[in-house]
Amino acid sequence: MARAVPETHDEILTAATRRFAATGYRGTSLQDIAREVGCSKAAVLYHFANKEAILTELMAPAIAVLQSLDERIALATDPADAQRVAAEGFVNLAVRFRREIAVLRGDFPELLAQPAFAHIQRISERLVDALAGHPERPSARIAALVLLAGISEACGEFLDLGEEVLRPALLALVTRGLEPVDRPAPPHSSTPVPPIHTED
Amino acid sequence: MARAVPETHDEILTAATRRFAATGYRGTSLQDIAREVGCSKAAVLYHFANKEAILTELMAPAIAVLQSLDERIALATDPADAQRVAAEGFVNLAVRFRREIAVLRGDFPELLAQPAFAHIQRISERLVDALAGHPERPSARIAALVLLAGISEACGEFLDLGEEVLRPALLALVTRGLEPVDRPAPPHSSTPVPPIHTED
DNA sequence: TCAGTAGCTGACCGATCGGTCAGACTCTGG
DNA sequence: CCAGAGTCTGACCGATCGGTCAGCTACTGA
Repeated sequence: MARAVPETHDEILTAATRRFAATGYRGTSLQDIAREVGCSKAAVLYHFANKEAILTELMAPAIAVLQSLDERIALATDPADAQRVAAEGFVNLAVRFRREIAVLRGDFPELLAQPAFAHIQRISERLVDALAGHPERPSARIAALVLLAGISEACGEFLDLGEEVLRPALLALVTRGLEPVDRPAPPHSSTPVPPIHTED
Repeated sequence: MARAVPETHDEILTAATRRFAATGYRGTSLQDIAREVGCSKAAVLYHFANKEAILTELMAPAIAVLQSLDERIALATDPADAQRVAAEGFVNLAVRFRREIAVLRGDFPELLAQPAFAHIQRISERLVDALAGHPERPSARIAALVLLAGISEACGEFLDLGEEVLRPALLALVTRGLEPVDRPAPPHSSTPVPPIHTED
């Protein structure tokens, strides 16, 4: 049953994304993915070296955006700016990669322990610090972690909502929820909260 | 190696709570629990009918409190009161049962699908409605779901924090994050909350 | 003293997991 | 026409899973 157009590779990826998001990485067997694609388990393992390779490939785009966000946060001029960049950037990332983030739901700690995702943990920590604004203040860290985890966890529930609804709602929630950072030395600032633009 | 005092039952429960919270329900085998207790896998299955029975027993206290919270929400006089009861009640529950909630992290959807936890799903939906205040408004539902999921997800990270730090921080975050509900007929009160314009 | 029972063990079971392998099929270039 | 590459399959592997079972040990009450 060899296909003329070898699109099986991408079909496996989309099927795996659906199944991982629905029942988790560990809760999805290669047999499940093969059944959804309509091929044999061996065919899945022909296109991918192993189960983990499927995960890393389908997460790659989201991880790339996360890394670029990390770099942009590092380039922020002050903590207040870093907080703004982190908040807007993460909301955009969460909205755009809803399905991929939903994949991580559940097996997050174990998956992060894998060497392929080792650096993600460090990025996440820096993201929490930037969102908190005052990383040394427990209440600020708590707010940042709850919002980060909540958005990651919940945006898988909003797969049917349009981005134009989800994005502003999440951004408003984050803006309300995070503790504000005193800007260092406002030179001529009259607008404490600049308008929100979405850029990747 | 029969013990004089049969405390194995409770040891299994505490070991299972630790392991479930660390690696998830599915990610923990009966062998893992037995190893941590220091007995055989068969001994674990002597004290509990099956793996699910361990989970239901260790979750029972938290579920009982959740159910009583559900009843108290149902008794609220108006949506604003229901929102306040739900917010305070859930924060208290989350702080108190941090470890038990961390157990659910990950396998939540699959575990809820089990008949023993069927009613929890309905309670969770009512909890989200109460927290949202305006369940018909997408932004309100989003805020409620993100905060609910975020607190559930994140409070497992705060096992070392004291309740006196965690509880007020979470309560403040929820109060800031949730969209306020217009009280039905304010006798003499003016709106104490700052205006937040999030209309869809 | 001794039968009964609670507590526990090692051996074992069928099912399922991720992964391997030899071979078969189709298509294409020489 | 045919060799070879790309694609896919069924059969199979060892490991691990949740769960069962017969039997051993130590204690207890009659």
